Amino acid sequence: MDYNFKEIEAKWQSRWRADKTYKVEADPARPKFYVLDMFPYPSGAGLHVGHPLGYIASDIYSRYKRLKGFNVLHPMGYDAFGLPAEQYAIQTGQHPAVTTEQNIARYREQLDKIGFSFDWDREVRTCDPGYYKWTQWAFLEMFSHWYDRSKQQARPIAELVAAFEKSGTEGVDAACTTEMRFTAAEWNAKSEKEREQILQNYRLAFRADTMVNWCAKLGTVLANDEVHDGLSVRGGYPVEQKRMKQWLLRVTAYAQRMLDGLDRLEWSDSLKEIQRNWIGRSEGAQVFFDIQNSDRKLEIFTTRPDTIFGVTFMVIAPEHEWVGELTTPENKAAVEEYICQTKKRSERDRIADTKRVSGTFTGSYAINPFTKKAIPIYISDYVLAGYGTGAIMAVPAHDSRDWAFARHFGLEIVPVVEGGDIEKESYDAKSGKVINSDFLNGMDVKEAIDRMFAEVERRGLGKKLVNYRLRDAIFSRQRYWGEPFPIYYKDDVAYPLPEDKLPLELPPIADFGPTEQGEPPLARVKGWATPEGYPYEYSTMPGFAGSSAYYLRYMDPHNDKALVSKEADEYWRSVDLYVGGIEHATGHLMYSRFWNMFLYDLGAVCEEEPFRKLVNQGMIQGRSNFVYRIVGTNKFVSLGLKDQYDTQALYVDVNIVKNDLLDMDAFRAWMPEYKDAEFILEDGKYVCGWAIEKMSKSFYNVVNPDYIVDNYGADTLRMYEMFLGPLEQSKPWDTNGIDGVHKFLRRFWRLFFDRDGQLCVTDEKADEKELRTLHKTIKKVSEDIENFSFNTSVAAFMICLNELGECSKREVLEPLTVLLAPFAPHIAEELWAALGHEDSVCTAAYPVFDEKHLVLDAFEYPVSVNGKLRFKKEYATSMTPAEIQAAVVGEPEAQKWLDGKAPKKIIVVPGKIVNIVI
RNA sequence: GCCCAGGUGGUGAAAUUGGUAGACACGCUACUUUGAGGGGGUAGUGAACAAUUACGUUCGUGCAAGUUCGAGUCUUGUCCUGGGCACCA
Repeated sequence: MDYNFKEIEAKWQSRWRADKTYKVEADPARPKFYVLDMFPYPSGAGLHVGHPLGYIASDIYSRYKRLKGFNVLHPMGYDAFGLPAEQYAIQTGQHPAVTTEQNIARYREQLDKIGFSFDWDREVRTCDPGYYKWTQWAFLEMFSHWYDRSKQQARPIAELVAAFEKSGTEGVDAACTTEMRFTAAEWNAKSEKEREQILQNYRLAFRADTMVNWCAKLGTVLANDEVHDGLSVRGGYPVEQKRMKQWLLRVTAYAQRMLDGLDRLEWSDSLKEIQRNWIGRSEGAQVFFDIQNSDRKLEIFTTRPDTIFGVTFMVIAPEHEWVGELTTPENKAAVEEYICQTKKRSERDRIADTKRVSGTFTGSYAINPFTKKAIPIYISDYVLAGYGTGAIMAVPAHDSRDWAFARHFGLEIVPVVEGGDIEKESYDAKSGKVINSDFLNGMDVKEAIDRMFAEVERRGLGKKLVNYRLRDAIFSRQRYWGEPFPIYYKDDVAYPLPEDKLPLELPPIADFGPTEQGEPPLARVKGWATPEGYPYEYSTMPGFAGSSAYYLRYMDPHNDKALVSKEADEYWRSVDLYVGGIEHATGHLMYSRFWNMFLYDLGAVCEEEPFRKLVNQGMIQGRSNFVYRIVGTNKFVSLGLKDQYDTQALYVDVNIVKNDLLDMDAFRAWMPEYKDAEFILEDGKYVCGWAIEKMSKSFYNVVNPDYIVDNYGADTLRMYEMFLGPLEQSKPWDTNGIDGVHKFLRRFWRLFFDRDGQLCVTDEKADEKELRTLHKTIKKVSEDIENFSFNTSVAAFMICLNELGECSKREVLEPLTVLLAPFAPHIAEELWAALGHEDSVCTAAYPVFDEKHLVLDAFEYPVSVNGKLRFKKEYATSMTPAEIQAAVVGEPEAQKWLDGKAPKKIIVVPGKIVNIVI
């Protein structure tokens, strides 16, 4: 009986399902461990070999933790709402609910074949009403809360209303869209509609008229993380800036907490760095500049207050709200013309030619508060409306953009820091001695900055301030396939649906396009309104809404009273290990942290951070193969000979190429046009060229895991994906090499069964060498799993087998089978049963990881002379360094080098090396 | 421009964190076994020079310096590759 992986894998997979082997329940008597994968978006293309990489790693870790006695929560589900399903629906007319259902079925089939230990009883789908009820619930909670900056906590909106009624904005330190100031009397005099408009300035989920990313092609607005280089991440369509009334989440309120929280997380440095950059904290000063002939003061933000003496002009964004007011009649035409031009330029153009200098003078002047000189105010699109105050003080001597602007418009350039040559370029470095700056003269830049902070505050010109690059998340999408907002409108005022009306279910629809008036698809639905006839919101929520708290729902997936019960939350707490791609760094991983912090403020969850440890698996790229056709013929030349002919490289399906050698019969059968192909061979073989590219159908380099499972088995696939290289690293898939892993499993099998298929395991005592190999392997493999170094643990298994040779002793094979189970669970189950066990090896209480490791009694020391290896000698591990020193000098090999002289020094590193210095 | 990660054989990669560089695997070469195979086994495989006396010598982890008895690992500079941010004031 040979290793029949097909039969074995089918058998154990069905048994696991029937026995619910991986079902898990909260059990306060046992320690918990929560291992989570980023749940997939079920696309129509199905899984390729790269998708399961992270799932395999987390599955090995889960199984390992289970064997160590932990109660492991390891769930899986689907991120099922979103754009691609809807785009597909528009093209084909099929309802996204139908295609999503089909795709999920296919995903499940593919996942099941790989033998994961998911508890499928806990599956969640973001498009299930029972699930998105809690997405809507969380939104309503955000709607009815504001952020108290002094308490650093979300608070009920009723508290804020009470404060306004009592004393207006006095004493209120709230996160808001724009700073407001009013008295209790003013508040109390306002109408309900006016009050609601003010409250929108404070709610954590709010509706505002702001600049948004509008993607015409997708027909919807997008959040900042969904836009890259002026193009939509999904689809790559142009995105423009547009002022629209949209729903937003006030994630900026949590900027500082999200930044601080990073220090406590076990995430990779690069991931933390991406989030830090995205939050973009910068410390600086807010300064008010007087405007000539006006009571107004122009507010700016600067990180270089030390350069104020060098401010020779000011610039405001074209969208700045005072543009009209600051523009003098004689400049009105030019300014309007400029604003008009700016509007025409797309976001992408604006990014593309950042070197182009443009702008125009408003006609107004501000007063430099330190030099008291009048300085002109310009408008230019190099100043962004969305960052800081949308206005800057320009220091042409020490900022390259200001310098270019000043040169272009012939403005004065006054150096205030020594160093550099301002005739050629600005001197931007934050170091040097301050000059031309009155009381700052002679100071170092850093010193001058601190002095200026104090001076600005003392003179009442402004104060020290922290600014963030992070923006509030645009939360509405003008699309159909998403969660409906539990919001209705009365006189254009948004009202929340009462909680007992949730979920507000997505109505069926036949036409997924926008209406003729450009309204979202839900506007087509007759009666999309409350029973009283008040219309519901037509937009739906974005993709990240449903994925922001799914990890909580897995803890208690069937609860219809709460997102998660207190007991379940307090037992499972948060995710101990999260495995997924780094592409979610500025999206999902930001939103989840925000969402979780908000729920934490509410008291709905007991941990502030959702993902304690996070591992980013690398991307699996494709490895494309090429054949070389002689131009104008149907003859194909092998790689080594192609330069002798005029050839054209053509993609060939990687599945008919093995070790870069083409299966010529398969090639002729592959496509009709190659039916009569002729080959010019090297040594009787056709060698293909190759390249590393994205895995994609158009490159014919997609490898389907089903194909690998059919030909080699799931256990081989699992181990080979791990063997491919370090988990975090991106690497190309290369089926060459899979034989090595497959061969290992067959060899292991053969230690249990002889040629006739008879079990040949003996009860003979293992010798010391065998035990040493076994214990070394157990130690190495468990350490490697803890460190997520799965490639080296697979290698450790192979080394173990090489060392064991023909050893078929139960004493050795039994623990090895358990050790192998996390990696290759199917074969391990089969062998475990063959050894006479009735329980499942996946849940076996076999103390393999508690084995005492044999202590080596002697160590072979490499002995080097002056750092160069000269000979090797064995010394007992019990010897002290001094004893080894004495012994090594006495060795004849050492005497040969010493030549009768005494050594200068002997360095002994116990268990490692001896070095004689002459 | 700023920030982060990484450069090791023909290939994927190891290296106990300063201690025998290239484990393990693929590929390749030779031999062997089988009626045959994507079969089993054995040996060799970083480079150069040696090799009937030698199981040997030298070089070698992108490049250039430095610290050290000893550097893939630490320090400085530099060059590439990948990623993030970017008229962010």
